[in-house]
Amino acid sequence: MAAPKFVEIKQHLIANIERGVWREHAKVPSENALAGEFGCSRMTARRALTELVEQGVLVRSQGQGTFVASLKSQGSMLNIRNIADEVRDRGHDYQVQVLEQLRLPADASVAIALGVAVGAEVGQTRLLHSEDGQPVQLELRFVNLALVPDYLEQDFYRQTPHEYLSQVAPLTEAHHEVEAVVVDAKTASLLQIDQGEPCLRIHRRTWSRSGTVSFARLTHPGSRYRLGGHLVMD
Amino acid sequence: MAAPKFVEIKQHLIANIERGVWREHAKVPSENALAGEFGCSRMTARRALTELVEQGVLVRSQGQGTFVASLKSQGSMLNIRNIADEVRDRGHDYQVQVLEQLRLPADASVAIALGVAVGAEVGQTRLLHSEDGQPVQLELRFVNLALVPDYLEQDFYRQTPHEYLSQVAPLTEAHHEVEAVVVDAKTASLLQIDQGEPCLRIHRRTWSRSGTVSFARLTHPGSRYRLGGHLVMD
DNA sequence: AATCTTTGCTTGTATATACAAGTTGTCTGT
DNA sequence: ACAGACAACTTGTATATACAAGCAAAGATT
Repeated sequence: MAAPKFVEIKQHLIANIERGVWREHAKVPSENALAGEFGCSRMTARRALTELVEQGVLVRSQGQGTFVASLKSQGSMLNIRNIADEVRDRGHDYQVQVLEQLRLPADASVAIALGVAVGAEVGQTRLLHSEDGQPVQLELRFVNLALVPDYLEQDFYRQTPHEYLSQVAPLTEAHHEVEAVVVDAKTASLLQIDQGEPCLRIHRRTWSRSGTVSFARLTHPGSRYRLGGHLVMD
Repeated sequence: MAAPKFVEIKQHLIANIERGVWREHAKVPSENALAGEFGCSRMTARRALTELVEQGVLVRSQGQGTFVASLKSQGSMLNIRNIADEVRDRGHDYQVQVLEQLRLPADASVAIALGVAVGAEVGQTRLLHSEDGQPVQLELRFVNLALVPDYLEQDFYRQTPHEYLSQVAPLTEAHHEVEAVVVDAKTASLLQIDQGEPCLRIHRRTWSRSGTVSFARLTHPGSRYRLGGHLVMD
């Protein structure tokens, strides 16, 4: 099934930027020009541009035009990385415990997060990821089984949910939020921390072409984990 | 001059959420209902809702409706944003207290962070940023006075350090790390939180063409602030 | 040569309309 | 009581059109 027209336009623009057709501060075609080129309305072209402005890829000014912004994302915080790869890239040993792997009907909050109906069956997995024997992440994840019907059949001792999902429903989009929390006693025990110890909690929603695939809640002990990112303007 | 209609609608919705008319996960009026209520087109109402979704205030699902997301403040991880602009974009009032603004020789950790010699003079500023009267960020910043000699002459009640630095030493690069911490009693008091409450701490180093300009340590109450980001892959 | 006006382009805001797709509730038939 | 169909509601995508506001270039005037 074809992507919406505004998504095609976005992808075209991003491709041109990444290929170096337009460099930093270059002017991109106007709304009218893109409408002509793609055979669509100016409002549809405008939506593509507007979303790229929201994402920091473009900047625009009334009367002047639309230009390539200079900021590029780099670094692990800014990309969706596989926790196993992160740990191994640090030269450490990665271990995982699969705590839970089951099918259940979505409650209201899961349904909203995944964009499915309340009661729709979703896959729920809970994994404890460790680095050199010490827990660094408790991963609670809900997956849309309509899009990934074999999710629960996987052996997550052999590959992480992220690895599997990257194969069967490659990411096109992710949204995440990071907050500082104090966790409940059970979570503290799993992570092998004192209960008052602060944790980083990352809520991450990911999409593939077919829709919202996964909603994950990742909890990291504050003492053992930090997120990093490096932005370069070129 | 009146604000655009879509902005009025946004402000109305935000006001209702803040007043507690709608709590977390409450359903908000549909596009059609808002169009009727505000005497505008569905597309105008839709724009207001869409922007609030982009800002993380609302979440929506086709066929189900639009719901209130978490009420916590959000910062962007993908862009280096000015805290004053973040607060104002949420439709809130921004306040600042300048707690400290002085010149001092760099100790070892500051020297390393800024890439200057130990003992080199740096500018140190400490500001408390608030949103609608509530502290959301304690900013401790060290600035390389060799690159920004007039930094300490600025009035940071009138413009934030970020605004000033953007003018005189535009960013070319930034590195930041996010962690969850428990702060000391003094910081807890400044942020108006209990001492055991977790905080997000962002360490941010920024460069301009001439070198390392600034090192900032930003502390946010976990209960009032979260970072968000949206990535698109192709 | 300088200045002003006009024109053409751009983005910004807005409305009306249409159809697609998803969800939920109601009604009917078994 | 249950299942299926249908209606009504929702959000999602799209087009056409119109006017506002900002900017820059070209042309006219001094």
